[in-house]
Amino acid sequence: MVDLIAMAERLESAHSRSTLLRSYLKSLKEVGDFYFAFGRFDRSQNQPHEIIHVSYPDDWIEYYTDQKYITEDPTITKVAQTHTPYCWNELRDLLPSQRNIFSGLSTYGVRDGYTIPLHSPDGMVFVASFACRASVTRIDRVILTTLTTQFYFRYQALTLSPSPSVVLSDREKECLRWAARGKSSWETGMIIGISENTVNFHIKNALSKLRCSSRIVGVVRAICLGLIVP
Amino acid sequence: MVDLIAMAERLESAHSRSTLLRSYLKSLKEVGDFYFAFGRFDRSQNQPHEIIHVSYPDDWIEYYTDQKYITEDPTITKVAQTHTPYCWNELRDLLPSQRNIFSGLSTYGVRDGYTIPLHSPDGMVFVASFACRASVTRIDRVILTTLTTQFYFRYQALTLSPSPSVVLSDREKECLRWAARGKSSWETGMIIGISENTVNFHIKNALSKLRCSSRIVGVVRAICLGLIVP
DNA sequence: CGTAACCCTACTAGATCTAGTAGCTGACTC
DNA sequence: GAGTCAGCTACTAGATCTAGTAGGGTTACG
Repeated sequence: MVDLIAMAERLESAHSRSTLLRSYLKSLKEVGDFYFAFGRFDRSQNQPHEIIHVSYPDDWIEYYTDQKYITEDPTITKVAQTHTPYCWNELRDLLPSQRNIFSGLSTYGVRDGYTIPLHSPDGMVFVASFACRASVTRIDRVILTTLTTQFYFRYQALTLSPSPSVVLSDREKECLRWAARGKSSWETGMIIGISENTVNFHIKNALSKLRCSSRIVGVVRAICLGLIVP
Repeated sequence: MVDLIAMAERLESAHSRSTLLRSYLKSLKEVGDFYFAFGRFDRSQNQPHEIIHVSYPDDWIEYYTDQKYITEDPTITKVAQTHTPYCWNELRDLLPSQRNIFSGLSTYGVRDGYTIPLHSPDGMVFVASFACRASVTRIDRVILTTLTTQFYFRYQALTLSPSPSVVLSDREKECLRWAARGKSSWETGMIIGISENTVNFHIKNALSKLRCSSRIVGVVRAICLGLIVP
């Protein structure tokens, strides 16, 4: 029987990302025999922002990369739609190319899998997937969920810069707020008493701080970050 | 010693929100002696969307409500900025009115607290706060985090998505989704294989269904309604 | 006392969006 | 079979946004 509390405590007290990762891998090894992979994704792009660890066999990784499976893999492409952990056999409406991924994995003895998506408020998703030779049991799910959320929280805490990542000036927030309410630059200028051009300038700067070049994305991101209110 | 795995399994297998809540409350009682409160919030509004449970003394709840502390309470106002669980004594830069909340609580013997924020991709945040007569220990943190994330995932899975009052066609959602990700009409047209003009037409119709005339407002509204995902 | 960093103001040209119009298809009803 | 409705396709003209440039004001620092 694994000592879940002790494992979780070890994760909770890790003081660097490398010791955290080592503790996590060690705990997973004690829990059972899986292949696994985890990384962070940009929810709006379905592209890996950061691959943290992969334990699949080398030839499978090579094949997966060759086949460009990363653009098909339902555990990745459906990341924005998944709010809670799920077993792979619950997946529905798969394309033939997506079934190929799982049948390819079955040659390695993989019968089932479990994926845990953890959403951050800044639009990133941490995704951990575990491939399993047997069915995923309830105990597996509980233990993996506990260890993974504990890892995620600690990883976030160790990754985040202590200061807020994006700071908008008052004018920038004001202009973005009116844009989010559907006002044009000219209207916003009338409302707050500056020229349309200046409104455009502030919005442009806000967008560059938010690392995007469209008002729509900027407004969505600012709302997600709690910088403005719809 | 509490049996964390058994508790988490009980939460994981709950098949209704009421049994889930009962299991959660029962487990919390076994873990220790806290006051606690949890609910769901709209990240962009700092207002409670749904209060799920509150176990504070009645006179404190009444006082809290009278004082309109909900608009000051840092565990709520800072919800969009908090990505990970934290102890209340880690809070910095509190306003005098915010300190009053904690000094008010101390008359009930509360010395410390622990807050766990869990972000959903649709802009909601589940927040659970535990007020504690002693310092919050590492074991407390680990157990509360495990039970609360397990509760959260199960609660999410059991909460049906509300039926949308606005219905968008597939093309309309598709075009709006790409717009929300910052694509221009021309780019969207290339991606889904129709002309820029047609993309504009679909977005126009989506906007009229959403009763607005700006893409920005339309995207924000569609996200708030859960019609598309940020 | 420079100077560097930031915020605010403003302008222009070219890209993009908004609003109005119109034809085609398939599903449904009378 | 005619009529209606909803959804998809497409176009144009005028409004709006994006990206690049420019200068003044304030604050902090060595």
